[in-house]
Amino acid sequence: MGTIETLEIPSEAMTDRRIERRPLHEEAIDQLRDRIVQGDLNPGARLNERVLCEQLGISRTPLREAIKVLATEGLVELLPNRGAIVTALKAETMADTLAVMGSLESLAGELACANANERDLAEIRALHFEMLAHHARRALAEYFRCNQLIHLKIIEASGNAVLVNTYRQLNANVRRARYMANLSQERWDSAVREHEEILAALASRDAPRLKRLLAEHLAHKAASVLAALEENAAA
Amino acid sequence: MGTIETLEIPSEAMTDRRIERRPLHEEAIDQLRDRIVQGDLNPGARLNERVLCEQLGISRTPLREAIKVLATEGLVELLPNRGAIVTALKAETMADTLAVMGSLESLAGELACANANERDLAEIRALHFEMLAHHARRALAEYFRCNQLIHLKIIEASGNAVLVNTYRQLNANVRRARYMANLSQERWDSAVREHEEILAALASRDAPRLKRLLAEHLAHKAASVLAALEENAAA
DNA sequence: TTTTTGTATTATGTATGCAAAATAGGTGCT
DNA sequence: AGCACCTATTTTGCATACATAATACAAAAA
Repeated sequence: MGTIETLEIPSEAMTDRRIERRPLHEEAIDQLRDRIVQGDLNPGARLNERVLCEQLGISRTPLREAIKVLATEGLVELLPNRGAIVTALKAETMADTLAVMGSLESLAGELACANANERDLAEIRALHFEMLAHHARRALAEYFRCNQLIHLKIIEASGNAVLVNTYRQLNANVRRARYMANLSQERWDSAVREHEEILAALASRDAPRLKRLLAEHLAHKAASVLAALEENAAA
Repeated sequence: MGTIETLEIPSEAMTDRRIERRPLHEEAIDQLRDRIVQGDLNPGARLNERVLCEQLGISRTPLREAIKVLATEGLVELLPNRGAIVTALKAETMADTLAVMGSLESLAGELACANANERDLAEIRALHFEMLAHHARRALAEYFRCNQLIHLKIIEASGNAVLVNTYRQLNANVRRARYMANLSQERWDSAVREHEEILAALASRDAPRLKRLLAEHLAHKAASVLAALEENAAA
């Protein structure tokens, strides 16, 4: 019977068809992270275990594991014996985060100029054109999505996996602010122009120029995010 | 009665006397992290839940929460349905980590020159002298401890909390390698000299010089750590 | 009315129980 | 001996149960 099965399902197919249930705590992490980043769960909101268990259809054990992980990511805050709340979006923390990300982008730019292959460049270029399309249509959400992917792709092109992870984690906290930032038309247009230049610098492997452009681009983004945050805090 | 209590126990004293039990999962995180960093748990070692529960005197629930957190910190790797193992110390990952830390130290140096107050400087200076004492006595373990504290203090002097957290997390993975690195006498001596210069640059708020010195210092450290790692991998 | 205090309720922290997957060990076969 | 196959044991993943701390609320006192 074993041989028959082997004949029917070759081992290569087996590995392909291998069903891997994702652990429930990982699923919970992703779902909750998304809900926090997208502002579905607002800063200060309590994470009631009973309610979240019902919503996610899981028990408290994997949910609590997920909450602990999100706490180390800085997305939620643990209050001993009082559960967890979504961390506040403080301007100071945001500024600190953006400063660190700037440093990481600078390193990534340098490494990407040295290590990016043609495939990476082609993909970034493709995403850039996609982004231009969304910009032309004034499709903000899709534009943001592409924008994020481009930045992440540049980081990935560095070839430094630790850099990618670190950036990703910090970025989650910044993305939370974007839903309240209302991009002015001028800022949007100049952001797109900046991306053109960034792409050109990367394509020509001009590391110093790329570093400068990324730093400037981030500085503009920081200004916009922080302004939105202040404005939101006032209201 | 309220007034009497207020007279007897001023609110400031209240906050001081407040008892707070530490959650078991946090205790477990710290204990396990220490054991991994100190090489008590070697790369590849399995984390058997039953055994660890007995050793830590806790049940599986907080232990599993701790393991999930350590996984996001990159200290352990989760194998679905097969538990967790201590992550391997790969030279590539170590190099990547050190590159990112270099970038962070550079930023920290810049910020520290701008933001460090006299208290910070005094503390760093004190730690430096402590370190010199350990160096004079050839007390390697104590030297390393001071050394770590100095670097952390410089990062903290940046005033950027996110930077501190990020650095701390990455540093845990590097510290794992130090127990196998056998510092040569010359390298040790020059490391101390480098620290002298670093301290001087910070005291004189010479940001460009501090950045350069930190970068060079880290490069030397990276070379030493990576060499030890290769050597260890061969054996 | 306001504050206080005791109690009921709820939520969290931790331990334990149960089912499924993985591993170990043994048996028969080539 | 080496290998497939089956079974027993262990281990993990998840759910649930229990204990304790926090909160809500109502009654009593100031």
